[in-house]
Amino acid sequence: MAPRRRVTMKQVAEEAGVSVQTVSRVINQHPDVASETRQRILDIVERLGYQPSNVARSLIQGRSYTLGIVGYGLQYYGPSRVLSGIERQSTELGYSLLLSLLRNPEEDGVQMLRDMMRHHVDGVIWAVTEVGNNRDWTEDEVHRLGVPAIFLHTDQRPHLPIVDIDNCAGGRMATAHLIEQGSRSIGLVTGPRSWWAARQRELGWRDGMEKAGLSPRPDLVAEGDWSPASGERGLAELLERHPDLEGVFACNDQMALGVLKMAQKRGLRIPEDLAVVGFDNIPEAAYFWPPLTTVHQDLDALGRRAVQELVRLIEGEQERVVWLQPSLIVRSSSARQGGATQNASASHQAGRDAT
Amino acid sequence: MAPRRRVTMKQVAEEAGVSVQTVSRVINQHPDVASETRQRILDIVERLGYQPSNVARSLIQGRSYTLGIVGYGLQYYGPSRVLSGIERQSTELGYSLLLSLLRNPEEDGVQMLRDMMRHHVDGVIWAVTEVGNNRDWTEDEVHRLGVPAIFLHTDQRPHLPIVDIDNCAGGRMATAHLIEQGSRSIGLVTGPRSWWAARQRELGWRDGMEKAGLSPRPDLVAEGDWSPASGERGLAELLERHPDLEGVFACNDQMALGVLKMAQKRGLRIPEDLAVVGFDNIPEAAYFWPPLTTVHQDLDALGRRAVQELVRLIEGEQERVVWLQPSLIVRSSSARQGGATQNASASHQAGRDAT
DNA sequence: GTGAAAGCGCTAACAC
DNA sequence: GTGTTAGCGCTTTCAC
Repeated sequence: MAPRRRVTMKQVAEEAGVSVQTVSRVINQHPDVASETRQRILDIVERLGYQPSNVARSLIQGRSYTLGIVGYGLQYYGPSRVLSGIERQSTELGYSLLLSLLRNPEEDGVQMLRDMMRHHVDGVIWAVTEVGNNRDWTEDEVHRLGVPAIFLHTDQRPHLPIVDIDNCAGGRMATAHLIEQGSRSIGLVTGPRSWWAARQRELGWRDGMEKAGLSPRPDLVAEGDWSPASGERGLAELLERHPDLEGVFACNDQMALGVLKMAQKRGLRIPEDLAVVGFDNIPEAAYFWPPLTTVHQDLDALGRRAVQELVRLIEGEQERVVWLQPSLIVRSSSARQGGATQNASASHQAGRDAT
Repeated sequence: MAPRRRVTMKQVAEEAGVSVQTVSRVINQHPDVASETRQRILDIVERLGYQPSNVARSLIQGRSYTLGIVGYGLQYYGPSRVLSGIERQSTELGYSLLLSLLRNPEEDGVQMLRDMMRHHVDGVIWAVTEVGNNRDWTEDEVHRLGVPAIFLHTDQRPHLPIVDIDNCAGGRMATAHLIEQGSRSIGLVTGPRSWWAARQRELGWRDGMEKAGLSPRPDLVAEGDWSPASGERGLAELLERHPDLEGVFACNDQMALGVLKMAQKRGLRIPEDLAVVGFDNIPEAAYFWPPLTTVHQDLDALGRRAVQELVRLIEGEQERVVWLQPSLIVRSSSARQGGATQNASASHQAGRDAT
């Protein structure tokens, strides 16, 4: 690990007996270089292990080919997948990634944003879920940046470029499916209401209920915190108010897991007595007991799309809003008709009147 | 999103009627500035929204205060946690993060490493698990970098600075615990043998068995691929060869989940007929059915420690190797004596002779 | 085809 | 306390 100084273009030039400029031309694939000279320089570059300095280049070009990502919640499944997608697409498009993470979604990210500007990032992806009013200062600050930004997981606002999953549509799918499977009394275990995504999924459930002529009564809703424990509590609450509950839509798979556990404790058969649908389609969901029906969102695609849109903005295109559609994965936790998957057992064709 | 040019130090200087140097002194907290001048400059900095350029600074100082992270497998729980820890510690120590991800652990990362060098990173954390012989070229290339590097998840080699969890010790803990709970015929569902961590955990199982006078026979081992599906297959295999199997150590929680599922299919009671231990302590593990006993590794600490060690190297200290100790979390999937947790049921004090 | 000069935004080293 | 000079590694512009 010798503190070897960086090999510079100047050194390459001297070694080759040409000017720095000629080396630069070779490195940047300019055509106007004698192929003999070019080859000689390339050899020397190879031999010396020369790497062009992105730093010097950024300084002069005013472009760093670096994207700033501000994220949150890598410990969760979703954000990690999104980040993977972002990284992949960035690499493919020739951008590097500068990563900052918030400890909690309401943390002040101004310092991080400034830090990104110090690094001359060409654009920013704000991959922090909208919760509470964390979006207000963010927007201000981001607009002040002077570089384009894309927002994930957030509500629409004028001139705000957004890429997101259509959570509301996902909630509708889940609810419609439960109704199709014969449930009429359908409870909701929401995520924290301060989260925008949670509110959207709840909205979907409402829509779905009303569309079927059912009433989305508030006492059919229990608020969780995304954790399995809160799913357990949620179902317990709902059963207290509605012992005849026939279906539950849990707003993420972890809470659905808690719901399954509580159902088991209470001796409820799933899906015969209670049909359960989750949201996210985490890899473990297929291995829950019973395997969990859930709403699948392509988070990798979300990340990739975010980068594509950001690069569009960097290149001067007009901002726009992009919604990606989720899809329903039917497994045994809800499939009363059988057929859908492995352990589905056809029984108890539910048909009581609504709550 | 006006293409506003960057505010420069020169502009601030002109506005304040001082030289660039004086502004630089204020920004860098040098003492030799009249407090009146300082205040005037700070006001202007604030008003203009000036941000010092890290890029220009890197160029001249030869330090970028940026760390390069090459990672893999963000879709898994472990790597995400490690990355969180890395990010946090970096921020606390004043470093930014440049992130690159490999698509698979054997992918050629040379290009990424070069890209990091172009960005003048001060050091590199290679957070890719050692699998196959991916370590050979990596080491070569990294040593050629000219900046320090820390390796995670890898076997010892001379002069290689490593930070890792002691997987072997974890395997020993799991095995010793199963033996304590009365199992003597203990199967192993390993991860892919090409992974270094998998081999270490297997080694731990071997040690544990031998220490108890039991034979770690090869037919007690089934090789999985970290997925729940492979855990199912693994247990099926083992039961075919050893219908009297009393315990299983699965080398990650996902495979343990598959083991639990297969046990259920076969009508085996857990832990009475079969005690199961996993590895990782993913958040869901406590909600498996039954709750899973598992080996806990503090991955956040691993990430933080990696950064600390890297910064040590950057500052010219001597390289060293750091092992972090895992710990055992006892839950119902193995606790035959009861007491350990909630659903533990005391029954069937196993005591047959070894396989 | 190739080279020389200027300068991106900043800090180090010195002068005053 | 403050200013001047030089230069980090590179690209841009223009000259030859």
